[in-house]
Amino acid sequence: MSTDALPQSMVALVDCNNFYASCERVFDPALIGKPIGVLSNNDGCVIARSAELKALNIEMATPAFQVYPLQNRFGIILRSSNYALYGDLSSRVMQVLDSFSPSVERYSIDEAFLDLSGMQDSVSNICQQIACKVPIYTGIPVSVGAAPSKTLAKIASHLAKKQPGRQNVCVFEHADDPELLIWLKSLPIEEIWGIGRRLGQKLRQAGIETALQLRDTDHRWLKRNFNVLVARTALELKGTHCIHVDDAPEPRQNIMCSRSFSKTTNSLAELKEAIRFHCQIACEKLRKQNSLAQAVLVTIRTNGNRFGPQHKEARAYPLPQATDDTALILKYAQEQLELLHQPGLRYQKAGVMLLDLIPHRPMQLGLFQKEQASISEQGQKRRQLMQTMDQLNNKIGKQAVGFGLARKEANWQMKMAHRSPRYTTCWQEIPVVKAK
DNA sequence: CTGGGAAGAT
DNA sequence: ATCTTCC
Repeated sequence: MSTDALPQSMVALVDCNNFYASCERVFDPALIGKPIGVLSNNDGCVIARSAELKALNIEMATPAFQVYPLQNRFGIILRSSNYALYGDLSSRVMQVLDSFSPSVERYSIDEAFLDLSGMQDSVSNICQQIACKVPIYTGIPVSVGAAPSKTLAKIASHLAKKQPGRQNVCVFEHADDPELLIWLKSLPIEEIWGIGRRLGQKLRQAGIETALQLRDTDHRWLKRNFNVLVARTALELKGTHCIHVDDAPEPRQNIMCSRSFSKTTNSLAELKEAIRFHCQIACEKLRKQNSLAQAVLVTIRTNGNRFGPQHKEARAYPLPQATDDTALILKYAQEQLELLHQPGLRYQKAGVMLLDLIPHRPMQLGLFQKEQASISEQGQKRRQLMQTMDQLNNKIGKQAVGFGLARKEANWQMKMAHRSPRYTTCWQEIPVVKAK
């Protein structure tokens, strides 16, 4: 290689606008133009807002009970989280994005990074196409930001959304684009991707208050006085593509399922019911990503916001062998729960975590490998049972079959007073069209 | 009356 | 293990 410059890297971030609120509108157009808020699990607080709700100065994470009294006056519509719907619409959006680049990283339910390096078409063109096509195909409006690095693409997408004239697209072909520099100069340090509240404070103490300042701070100094991540972020701001688009992420290293009770409980039976539920969901996820767990951890905790005796503890238990068998994992989880549980305390939350996950490589048994076959005969049967359960649950609906009964009204079930229909994933709830 | 899940650094 | 960050 000579001194030729490396091919310019180019990353796009596609971000769904007010994703959950937009999802609610797709099958209920009456919501268009109205202030919509989507609530967290248990209908606790607002976690997504339509533009109209933002305009009413309802902040993110506002407790639901503070919004209820305003609903009538401002015509605010609140919805419980409908993850079945959001997940499905998310994969539709991702599918459309797949047609724009061979390398698409599903970064979160509503965001994706696209590697646009070395594309034939101009980056601006591609980004405009994305911003135009995704809403047509899915009903979800998106913003698209593109730049030489992920961190800059994040900033670009922010501008795409924020600045009205841009029509949801913002492209910086070069990291030294004068317009970008002006923006970096006014961008507060803690609004940069990867710099949270804590680091922001520390950086400010060191006199670094804007994105531009961070970008121009010595790399080694940052590494020494902060950490590699901050140093890397500074490089990214310079346009060096350090955080690559990862379109084939490794399987999860651990899987956690936990939830708060709608009311605290001191009943061991109720805790067991919750653990059983979480265990089954966790094991489903485990099998879905084709892994085996080597340890299971059970955690319970009382409500730390209340007075009274507190208890917050987790117990990990190493499984005798790596497994994805719900029945087995469940058995050990229940044992751990009994060891943890202190009668008389009121618990607020319970959870299960599967740890030390390793890939499961199903052995191809030869036709005459009798010995091996007999050893794993029980295992094979269990495996089939699990597979059948997963298939049924996939087909009919979450937890259609499982271990023990899942009571709809159970205390640990989510409060979901305002959930919209699962239009796309549940036969009973598909939209009905009336034609004259 | 204020969420759940995961990764990675230290 | 704990802390921090992200969405």
